Amino acid sequence: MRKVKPLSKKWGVSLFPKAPFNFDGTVYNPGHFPAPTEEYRKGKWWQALRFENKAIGIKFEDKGTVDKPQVKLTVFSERPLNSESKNELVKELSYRFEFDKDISGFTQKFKNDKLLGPAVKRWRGMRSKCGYNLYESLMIYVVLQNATVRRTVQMMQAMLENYGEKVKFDNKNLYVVWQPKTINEVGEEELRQLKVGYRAKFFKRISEDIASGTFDEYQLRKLGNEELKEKLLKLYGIGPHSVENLLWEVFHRHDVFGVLPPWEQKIYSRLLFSQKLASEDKILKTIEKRWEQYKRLAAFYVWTDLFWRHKQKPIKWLEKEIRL
DNA sequence: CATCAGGGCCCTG
DNA sequence: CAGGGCCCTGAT
Repeated sequence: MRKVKPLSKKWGVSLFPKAPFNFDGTVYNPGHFPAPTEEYRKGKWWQALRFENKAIGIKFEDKGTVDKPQVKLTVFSERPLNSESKNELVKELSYRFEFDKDISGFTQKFKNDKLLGPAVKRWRGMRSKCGYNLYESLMIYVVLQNATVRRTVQMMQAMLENYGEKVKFDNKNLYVVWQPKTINEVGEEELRQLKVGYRAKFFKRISEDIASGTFDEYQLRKLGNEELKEKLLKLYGIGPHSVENLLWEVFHRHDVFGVLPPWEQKIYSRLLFSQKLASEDKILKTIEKRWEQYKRLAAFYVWTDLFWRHKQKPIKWLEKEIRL
């Protein structure tokens, strides 16, 4: 079908994240749906992404320990990057993967917390990462809405096959997410043929807004939580739940946790109270009281620890909640 | 076979 | 603020 673009130029550099840093816990999220834009193996991470408007591939390799972190970054591109681009890319990846964030205060404070302690012991140094830019993330949140995992995967695959860019690097074939302008040139009907349903309109409207430059990612990063929420909520098709996820994953706000959808409610009920269903209010209040300004990061630790345990040894009740 | 909710959001009243 | 509708799918 579409041509594969080989990314044959290579450049590498060593990065030194702030300790404690957990490589696998940071780069890979076992709770996320699988996307053909990225690949994980223990100690290694590949991702295709768009940077400065060009398709590139990145590879991270774990070369250190939690207390003496070192990551080898290899960048694959069609043409060689100039030194300014290299610097910018490293800066951007450091933001997206929180390499420079010091979370030692958090891990120290909660190492003996009854609920959080065990997760901190296992995953000390795990961070909030999002390898994608704002637009790419918005597209992902749209396919996640009101759909089961399988359908999300189908929609993403269809969109990538038709509008994404297929690249090859380091023996991996991966997709780079489509661009706003590509979607702007496609009719809503054509999108609907890919069985994305009413989301077609969301794709169109969001792509228009992003292409217009009204939502500059770098400017948004400077905003406070409330202002940022308000702004993102203006995107058509992006509601309270998606905004929460954006603040946590894309904007790395560790202190925002105010929305609890039913699916997550069930899982946190088990995690926090070992009961089938606790009220939303009870869960949110508990999280707030126990973990304060670290509440989102803390919840992420107990949540992700659960999914890792599930990956290693399936947990029956969780299996039932993860609807394929 | 029909019905229904799903890892939400928009719009209306 | 509550509730119906939305695209499509797989589960029941």
